[in-house]
Amino acid sequence: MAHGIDEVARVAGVSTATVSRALRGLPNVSVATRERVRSAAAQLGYVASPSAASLASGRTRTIGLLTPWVNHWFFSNVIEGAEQALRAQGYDALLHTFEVSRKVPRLRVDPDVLRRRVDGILVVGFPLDDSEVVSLLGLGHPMIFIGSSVPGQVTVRLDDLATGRTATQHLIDLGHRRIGHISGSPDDITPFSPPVARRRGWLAALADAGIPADPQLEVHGHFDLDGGRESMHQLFRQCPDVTAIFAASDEMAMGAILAARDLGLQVPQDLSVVGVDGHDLGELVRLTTMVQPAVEEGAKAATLLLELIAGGAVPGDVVYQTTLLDRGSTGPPRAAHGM
Amino acid sequence: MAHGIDEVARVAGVSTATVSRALRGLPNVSVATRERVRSAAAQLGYVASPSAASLASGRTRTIGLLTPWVNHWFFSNVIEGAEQALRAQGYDALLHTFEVSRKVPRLRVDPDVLRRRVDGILVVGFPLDDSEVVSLLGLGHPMIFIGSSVPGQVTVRLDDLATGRTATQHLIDLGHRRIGHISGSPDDITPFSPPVARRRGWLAALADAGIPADPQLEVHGHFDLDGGRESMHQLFRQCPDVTAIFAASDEMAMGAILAARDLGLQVPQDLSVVGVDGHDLGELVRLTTMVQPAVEEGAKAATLLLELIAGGAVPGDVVYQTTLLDRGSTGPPRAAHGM
DNA sequence: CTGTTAGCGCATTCAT
DNA sequence: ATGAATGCGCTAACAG
Repeated sequence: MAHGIDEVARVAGVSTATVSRALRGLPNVSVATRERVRSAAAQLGYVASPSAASLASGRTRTIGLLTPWVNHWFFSNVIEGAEQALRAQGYDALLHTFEVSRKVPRLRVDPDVLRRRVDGILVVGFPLDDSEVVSLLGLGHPMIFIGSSVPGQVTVRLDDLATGRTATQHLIDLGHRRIGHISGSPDDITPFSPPVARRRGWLAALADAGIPADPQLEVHGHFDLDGGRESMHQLFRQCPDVTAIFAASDEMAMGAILAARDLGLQVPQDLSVVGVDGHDLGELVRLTTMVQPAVEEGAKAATLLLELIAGGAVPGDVVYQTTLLDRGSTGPPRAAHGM
Repeated sequence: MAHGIDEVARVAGVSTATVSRALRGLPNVSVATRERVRSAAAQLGYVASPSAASLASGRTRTIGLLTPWVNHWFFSNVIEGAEQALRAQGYDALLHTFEVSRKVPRLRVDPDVLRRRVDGILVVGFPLDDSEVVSLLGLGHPMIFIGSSVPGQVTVRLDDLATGRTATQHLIDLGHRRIGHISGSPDDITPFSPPVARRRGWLAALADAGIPADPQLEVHGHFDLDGGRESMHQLFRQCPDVTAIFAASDEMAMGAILAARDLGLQVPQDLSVVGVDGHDLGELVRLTTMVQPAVEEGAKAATLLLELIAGGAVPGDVVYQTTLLDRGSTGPPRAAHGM
């Protein structure tokens, strides 16, 4: 069952070179020959050894998926989309998570683990610092960033500024003026990461509406449920008069809702909450959110990467717009009820 | 920067064989030599080509992760645990999802995509049918199943029977007698899959309590939020007197809670709900659940697989117990309030 | 403990 | 359109 290319060649009555060409769909093989080779291969259950093919060709037909986690909404959905798009083109997805613990600073990404192992790299949702990007580029492979833009690198991402602005504007339109913002930890933030842009959108919307920015209305925490919950509690302590929250992710937004519940407050009567993502489970708390197409982002990035590998021109960034999904966690502030 | 093994050999003043041995930590290399080789390799930035090493050795140091999805709670957590355990041992994780659409029957798993590409296979949470198992075994690699047992194959899984029994007993203890069950679609079910065992646990607990089983109290749907919601609606139609639900997964349980909400019913006053998983977001609806250690299951399975690959004896199945986490979605039935 | 040698199984020239 | 020959970069016997 574990036959080699020469067995196929013998059965088909051709040379190994012809088998190689026929099976890979290269031109300059007669239809008849190709068919004969195909059936011989099928009959023998022959599949080319990826190792041998890689060694000989220098290509691995494998893409490295670099991500901090797979068990978070955005990441798992992007990976889902990317893996399917890659496989549709005959590429393998090599999953590589780098530990991002909340205790210790994360380890630096070590390019060696991907050396000579992949044809390209997809970096999912995590802004690497300059030296890490440089070291990865040193591998000599095309690389695309998803969800976090890196200067000079191809990126597939959201219009985070507009996202923050729209979410905040939605709250302003409802009559809120004390609108808080929950974002990621400062140490997670590079100048080009989504949290920063979403925050700028928040500030921009406030400024446009002539609402003064209050530093006390801004809290940073971990990018998950507990982080959102803790951040919201801190925000309540700092600003008891806060009436609305724009959280940089749905999980944080849901955490904020839990914090409100901890204090016996009603959503949206006592606190309006809007998040970012379009997490399915947001429905549980009627979370209003800015929906992003995470699976499609992953698939799109994978497709672009394969085009780059195939020698295509360097594409421009792909920027997706989010859409507001009002499920009910936002409403007019209590103080504005009489308006 | 892309140096070969012979460059390292030249710089270190040894043969390529010694370089290979030294760098891989094999015995029979003097400390001094090993150190000299190491520094030469470091200086040149040398990392062995995986393709060449695989071709020469027959081993790939790669494990195939076979899973229907990555964007569901159980799967992403198992994968997270497995990938980290694999990487800690220097193994790569090749992610391979096979499309499980709710529209069309899923494609059969094609072993060819993993042929000569991996040293072992982890099948996550999906019971393959006999012929698929046979074809995968034909690849000649060790294989471990996580979350779904397959006769004759090593498995890491839950005690699903006890899980179903304990969850149901919890409801019985609260005074419920009309206890429904929401499970996966019949076509998803093989005789050894978790849904079947959880259902048997449900039936066993009912039988133990002398409560007659009513087929109308059982509904099958898709294993996700919408599936749970639809199933619960159907159950309400079939049995308006149902007071409690044991759902085979947290996502389905949360769907059931949404269905109750759709009808204006209170949880747990009008409907008690218990799920299985320990999904973090269950907190949003105070979901009571049977907690399982998904990350650990993935890591354990990965470790066992590597031991098998290293030539260890075939291990017995690893069976985890779940623990009841009462977050509030269960309580006495209305009719029993006076008890 | 270390060096020599022979492949591993293909893709790819260069012929024809 | 096809074949013959070469080598990708390393591991594994074997020899010493």
